[in-house]
Amino acid sequence: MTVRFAPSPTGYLHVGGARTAIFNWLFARSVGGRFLLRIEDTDRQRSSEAMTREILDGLRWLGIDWDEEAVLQSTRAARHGAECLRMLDEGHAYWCYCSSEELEARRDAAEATGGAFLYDGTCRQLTDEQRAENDAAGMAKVLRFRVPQGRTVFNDIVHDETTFSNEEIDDFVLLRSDGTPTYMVAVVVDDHDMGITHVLRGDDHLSNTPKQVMLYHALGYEIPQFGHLPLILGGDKKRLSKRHGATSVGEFQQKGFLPEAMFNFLALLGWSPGDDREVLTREELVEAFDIRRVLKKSSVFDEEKLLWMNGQHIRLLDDADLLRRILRHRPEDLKNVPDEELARLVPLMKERMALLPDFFANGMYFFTDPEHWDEEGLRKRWKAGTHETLAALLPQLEESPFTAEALETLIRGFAEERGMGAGKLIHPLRLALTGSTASPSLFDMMEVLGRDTCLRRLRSALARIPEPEA
RNA sequence: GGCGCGUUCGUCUAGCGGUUAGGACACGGCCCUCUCAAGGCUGAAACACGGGUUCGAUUCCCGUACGCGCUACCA
Repeated sequence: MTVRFAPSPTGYLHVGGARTAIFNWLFARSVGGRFLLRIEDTDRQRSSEAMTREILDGLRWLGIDWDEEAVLQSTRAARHGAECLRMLDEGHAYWCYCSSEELEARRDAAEATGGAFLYDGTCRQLTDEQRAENDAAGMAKVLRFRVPQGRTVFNDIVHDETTFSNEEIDDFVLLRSDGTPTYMVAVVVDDHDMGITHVLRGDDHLSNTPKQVMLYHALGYEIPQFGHLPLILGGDKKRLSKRHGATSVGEFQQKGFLPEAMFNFLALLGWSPGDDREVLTREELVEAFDIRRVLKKSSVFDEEKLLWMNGQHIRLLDDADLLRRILRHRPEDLKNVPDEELARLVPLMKERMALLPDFFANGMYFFTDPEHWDEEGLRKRWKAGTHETLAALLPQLEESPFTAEALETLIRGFAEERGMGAGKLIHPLRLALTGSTASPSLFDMMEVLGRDTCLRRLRSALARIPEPEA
């Protein structure tokens, strides 16, 4: 069993392509088959090596590996040309001298009257003499496939048996006037030569498939199993594109998504294991994957759910691993904070992150003393006696061991002595130390911050926060 | 226009002739609680429509509507 992913390097790896790659990869890995890569770079104008590199990087980031060196389709043009000529020899193809301008005009005219234009096969009956004359006159020519009569039927893993009437299909071009092969021949010849047994690709290729099936017949190749995967759409049900926001895998990487989450999320678009599991590791996905459970229905890409799933996978990581990933998103101004110090924050922030950069964005108070204090919070939590209470607590903080446990005992005890609820102490303290009303557990945080920082911040807060009116 | 494909909560989905139509995200409530998260419980929320077939249709068949794809000397 051999499958392939065949992107064309005319753009970044987008989520639709990534999902196709994931399904192919999962299929191969779940049944012990091979997963190959082919770069369809035959459109030389729009393709670039930089894009090829981007795509490969994106796949590697997702944890998708391939079993042989990637095939560059452009290196195989001679082979494609040879197979085209074989079809010519065997009567499956013919030279066509109709000019593209003329054809285009006729197509436009047909469309204007609401009809469809199919190439009418004018050049099908050309005699050898006529062809020789045309060639002698230096006329441009393309090689066209001679579409046979009848119907073309193929079995699709996702859609089951699918039938097309050949009358709907015109004699499509095999070789362009510059002698280069078109996509249609290139895929068929390459898939055959690479030993591809299952072609899993986007739904948008379903209408191309009868043409390819005819080529398989003409070339005498064995026909692979096809499987057309549903498309991924944006929130407006239109095909996912730039205006829907991030669509390239690289953008999600930059935003701080985990490849595990991206992989998991994409695997669940158009497929599900059939039970209620949703957060799955790569291994669990390989284990659970079943190509027969792929849906026909296209699905909408919901970044909200991806975000949730990212949080789930963050919590699945062990602290050291999570730290490694966080470090890659460290902002420039925090370059000097030692890794060991960041490591102490990981357990406190882990439950509070959806994206990797949240670690820094939501925890700035770990690194810098607050300059101002949340006003709403002050109004709610900073009461008339707060200054005095905290000032009385200060000397005790100087004495106490600075562990979360000791601090909790101290602070709760202090509150009890004074006959006040612990919250009356905890909330203003949090505000004083962080400037914010939201943070991890006060005591854990104080331990990590350390005595010096806590005392300095508390003194500063007492000095600068105005005493409220009584 | 033609051809093809599709249609279960707003979204991702389970379902494969008889179910109180299940789960998840998002949203609301409650619990937990030092806040924020996380977690637990809970609420609201769906079978596009019309015909068949059948004792019985979300499920099978046919239409209609809507959506998407293809209709290139792009891939």
